Amino acid sequence: MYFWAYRILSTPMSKFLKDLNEVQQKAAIHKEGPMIIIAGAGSGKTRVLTYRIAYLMEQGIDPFNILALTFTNKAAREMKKRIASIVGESEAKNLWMGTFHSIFARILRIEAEKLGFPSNFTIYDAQDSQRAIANIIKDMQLDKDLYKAKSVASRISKYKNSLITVRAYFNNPELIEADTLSKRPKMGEIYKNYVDRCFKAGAMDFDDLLLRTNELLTKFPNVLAKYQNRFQYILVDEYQDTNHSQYLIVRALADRFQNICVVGDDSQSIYAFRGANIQNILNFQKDYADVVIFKLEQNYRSTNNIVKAANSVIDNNKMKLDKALWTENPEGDKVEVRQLMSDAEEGRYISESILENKLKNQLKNQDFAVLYRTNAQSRAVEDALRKKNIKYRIYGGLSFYQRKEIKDVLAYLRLIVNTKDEEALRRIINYPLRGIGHTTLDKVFVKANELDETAFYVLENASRIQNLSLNRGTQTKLADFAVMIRHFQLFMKTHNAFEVAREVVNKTGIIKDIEKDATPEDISRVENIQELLNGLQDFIQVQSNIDEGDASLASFLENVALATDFDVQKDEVDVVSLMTVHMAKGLEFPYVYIAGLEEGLFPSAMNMNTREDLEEERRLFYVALTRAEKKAYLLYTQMRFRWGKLTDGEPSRFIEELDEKYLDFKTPLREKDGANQFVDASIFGDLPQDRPLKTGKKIGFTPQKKLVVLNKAKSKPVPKNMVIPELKVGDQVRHSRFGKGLVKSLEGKGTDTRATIAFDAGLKKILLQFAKLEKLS
DNA sequence: TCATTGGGCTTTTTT
DNA sequence: AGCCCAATGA
Repeated sequence: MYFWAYRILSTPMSKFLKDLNEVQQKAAIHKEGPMIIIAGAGSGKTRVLTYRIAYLMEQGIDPFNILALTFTNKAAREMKKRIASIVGESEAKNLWMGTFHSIFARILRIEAEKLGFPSNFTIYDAQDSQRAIANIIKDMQLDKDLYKAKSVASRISKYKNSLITVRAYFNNPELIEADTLSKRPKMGEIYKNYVDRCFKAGAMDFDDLLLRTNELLTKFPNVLAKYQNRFQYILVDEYQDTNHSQYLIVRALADRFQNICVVGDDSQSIYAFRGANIQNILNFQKDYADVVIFKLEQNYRSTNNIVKAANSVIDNNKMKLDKALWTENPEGDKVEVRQLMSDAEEGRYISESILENKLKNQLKNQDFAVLYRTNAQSRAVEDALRKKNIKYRIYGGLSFYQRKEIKDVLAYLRLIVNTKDEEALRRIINYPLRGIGHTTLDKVFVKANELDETAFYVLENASRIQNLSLNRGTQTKLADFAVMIRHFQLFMKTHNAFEVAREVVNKTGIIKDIEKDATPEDISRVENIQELLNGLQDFIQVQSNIDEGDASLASFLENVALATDFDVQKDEVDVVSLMTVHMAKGLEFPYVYIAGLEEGLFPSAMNMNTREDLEEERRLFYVALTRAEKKAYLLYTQMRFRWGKLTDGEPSRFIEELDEKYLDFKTPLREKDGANQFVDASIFGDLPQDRPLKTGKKIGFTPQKKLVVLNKAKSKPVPKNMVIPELKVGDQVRHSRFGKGLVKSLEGKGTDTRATIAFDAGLKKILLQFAKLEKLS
C-alpha cells in the first residue's frame, strides 16, 4: 500500500487524488485482486470509480483491457467524460464502458453466428416480447385471463435472469410443479415456443442479451478465453442491482485475472422486480478468497438532518451490510412532512412551495425535483406546475422511443434490416391501412410455420404457394408490401441510414395517415417523427467522428433499443425534474419533494406482502430521501384519484418509521384556499399559512398518534367561507374539463356530496368538494 | 373479410 | 382517463 501511495505522489494524478478522503484514496489506488467498495448514498462513489480508472490507465494499463459496467448509458458517458478530462480524450475513448446490455450486445453481434443468430439480430423490447407471448398464448388457445401475457412475460424473464433455460426448466420438477400448482401447467411450453420464435425471428430480448452471453461463454471456451484476456480489469457499478445472469458473466470474465472491483450500496438495491439479486453484493466476500473491503461512509451530499432521517428509516431493514452513514455537513432544515387534501392540492402545494423557495433563496428550477412511486402520479404535479408557469421536464414514463409513431417508423427500419423480425412485421403490415387483416395474417403465419419459412417469404411468394387460400387481390397486397420493403433494402445499398428512414417516412404514407385528422396531438406526432430523423442524422454524424464508429441502420436500431430514458436530451436546461424514484437513483437535487407517501402507493400495494418486498420498498424510500441536498418534503394526501376514482389514503408507514427528531410536521392546509374552489388560488399569490399542530406536542408522542391527529383534521367541518355549490337534481353546471352537464343525482352530504352528472363526455360521478364546478342559472 | 366502434380492463418500478 | 380487444356492421 505504501508503495502505491508513493507512486501516486509522483504522478500528475496526485493533484486529483487530493480531492479524495483517505478511504476513497485507498480504494482508488488499490490495484490488484478482488475488491468491493461499499458506498453509501452521496459518498462520492462515482468520483472514486473515475479516479480509479484514470489511475489504472496512468499506471500503464491499456484502456482496451479495462471493462467498466454501469447501470445506465448516461452514467457511462459521464464517467467517460470525466476520465477523459484527466487522461485525455484519445485514451479514454478506448475504454469498454457501458451498460451490461449494450456491452454484451456489442460482443454478441461479433459472435452471433456461433449461436446461430444473424449478426444483425433484432433486439426485442419489452413490448415486443409481450406481444410475441400474447400471440403464442392465442395460438395455443389458452385462457388469456389465466395466462396473462404480462405476467407470463415476467415469469419467463425471471427464468432467463436466473439462467433457467427451457431445457433446465423441463429438467426441474419443482418449477414445473410450482407452475402447475398456480394453474399454469403450460408455462414451460409457452416458454419453449417463445424462445423458438425469437430464434426464428433473429431476435433477442433484453434478457437474452445476458443469457446468450452466458451461453456463449460457457459453450465456447476459446471465446471465453479471448474476453478473459481482453478484460484484465473489470469494474462493476451499482453491483447491488445485478441479477444472477449478470453475476455469472462477471464471474466468468474475471476468473482469470481476478481484478474485479465492484461498487454498490445494498441499501439502494431497488430492482428485485427485474431479477436483481441483493445477495450478489451481500455475498461478494464469499465469492473471492482475498477480498479487500472499502467502506465509504461519509456523505458529502445532504444535511445532517436528511442523513440521519434516512438512517433512521433504513434501520428498520434486517437484511443489510454493516455500515453507518454520517456527514460533516450542517444540520440544515428538518424534513418537512405535510398532508394535503388531494393529489391536485399536493401538486399545487409543490408548485407554490417551489415558487416560494425560488424567491426566498434565489434558486432556479433545476434545483428542484419531484419524485413519486408511479408514473401515473406525474399528471397532477404537471398540471399544477403548468398553471404557475414553472418549466418542468418529465423523465421516463413514455419515453420518446416508446411512442407509437416512433415505434411504427422503427418497425419499418427493423424489418428492412432483418426481414425475419416477426414483431416488426406484425406491427406495420397493416399500418398505414392497406387492407391486410387478421384473417389474412393468420393464414400467412400458419403457412410460414408449415413451410418452416419466415412470414416475409410467404408474403413475397403469396401467388406461388400451394394451398394458401387467399384471393388474387389479397395476394397482390401482400406482394406489394414485400416489394416495398425490398425497395427500401435496395435503397439502403446506395443511401445512408438517415436517407433510408426519410424514404420510409415518405413512401409508406405514415405522415399522411397521421395528418389526416389534424388534431394538435397529431401535429406533435409528426414533429416527433421529424425529431427521430434529426436524431438519426446526429447519430450518423457522431459515428463518423469515432474511429470504429458504425453509422449503419442496424447500429442505430441497437442504440435505440438499449437507450435509457435519459439518453434523449432536450435543450431546455433550467427545469424542475419530475420522475419516479427509480429513475432518480444516482441523481441529487438541492430540494426534493416526495409525493404520494401513502400506504398502498408508497409502499406499493403490489409489493408489501412479504418482508423482502417491504424492505425493498423501504430501500426505495431511502433512495428517494437521500437524493436531497438541502431540504426534503414528504407529502401525502387524504384522497387521490386512482383508476379515475377517488380513493382514501392513509399515511405511509415510512413516515412513522422516521425518527421524529428530524421531522417538521405541518398541518394540512385548508382554511384559506377552501374558498377558492372556483378561482385559481394562484391569483392570491400567497401560500397557505403553516401552523404547528395544536395537539401534537413536539416530542414524546408516537408518530402513530400524530398521524391520527392529522387524519382527524380532514373530517373537521368545512369552513364557512368555503363555497360548495348547492346543487339539486336537474341543475345545469359547467365543469372546467367536461364542459356543460346536467345533474342526474346526488348522494352524501357536506364535503362528501357526490353528484352524478351527465356531460357530453358521458356520465361522471364527481365529489363536489374538489370539482371545479360552476352552477349555471 | 376488414374496419370501426364501444366496452372492458388497467397501473409498480425498467435494462 | 387511456389502451386493447371483441363484437358488429359494411
